[in-house]
Amino acid sequence: MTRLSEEFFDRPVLQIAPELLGCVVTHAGVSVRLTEVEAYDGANDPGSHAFRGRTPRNASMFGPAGTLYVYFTYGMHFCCNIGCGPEGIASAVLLRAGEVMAGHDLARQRRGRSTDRDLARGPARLAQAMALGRDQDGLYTPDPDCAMSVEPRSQQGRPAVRTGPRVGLSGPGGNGATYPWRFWLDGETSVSAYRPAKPRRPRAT
DNA sequence: TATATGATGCACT
DNA sequence: GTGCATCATATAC
Repeated sequence: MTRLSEEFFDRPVLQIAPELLGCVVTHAGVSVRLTEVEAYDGANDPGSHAFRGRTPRNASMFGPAGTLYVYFTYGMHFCCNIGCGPEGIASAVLLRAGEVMAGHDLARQRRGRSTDRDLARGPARLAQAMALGRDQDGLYTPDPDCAMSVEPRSQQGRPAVRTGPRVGLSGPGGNGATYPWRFWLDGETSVSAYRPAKPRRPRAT
């Protein structure tokens, strides 16, 4: 089985992100073909978890290229990133959505009631379908023994890639959401449909 | 089908 | 204490 190497990930994250589309990630019996990702550019990126420096939570973002960064959010969800750039540089690509290629039964079991199309449609759903959690934080995917693998996409020329603003980042005064650092495969139904960065409705007092 | 809202726990300030 | 790189559900059309 071929895996993407550390060399592949040790490049500018904006270059890597679109190339990850169509690649197949496998973990715990489920394989997913990536259809949507987002780039986070370490120290230069106000939307990155690493923008304010290294903390215990984001430590694995600073690891060598190809290291997994899995974090817990909204009190109930995990999201999965692959670290890019050399050790010490906290760039990463968030796996936002994909199409389940193998292990449908396991994925369905983990996701509960869900259509096949929704199994990995959205970062937290993807993580749940693949059983990614705290234990996978810090895994080094280029290692042949690593439980998680990322395989290159099959040869078929460059797929139609589209770009747009990232999802879910909002805040006062111009933030990271305005960078077109979200990438997806044109025409894929398994791309997350979540609406971009609408300001959260103010709560009535 | 589309939109609105609550749930939920942890990291960070 | 506050705010999340979200999702499932309820309600309205």
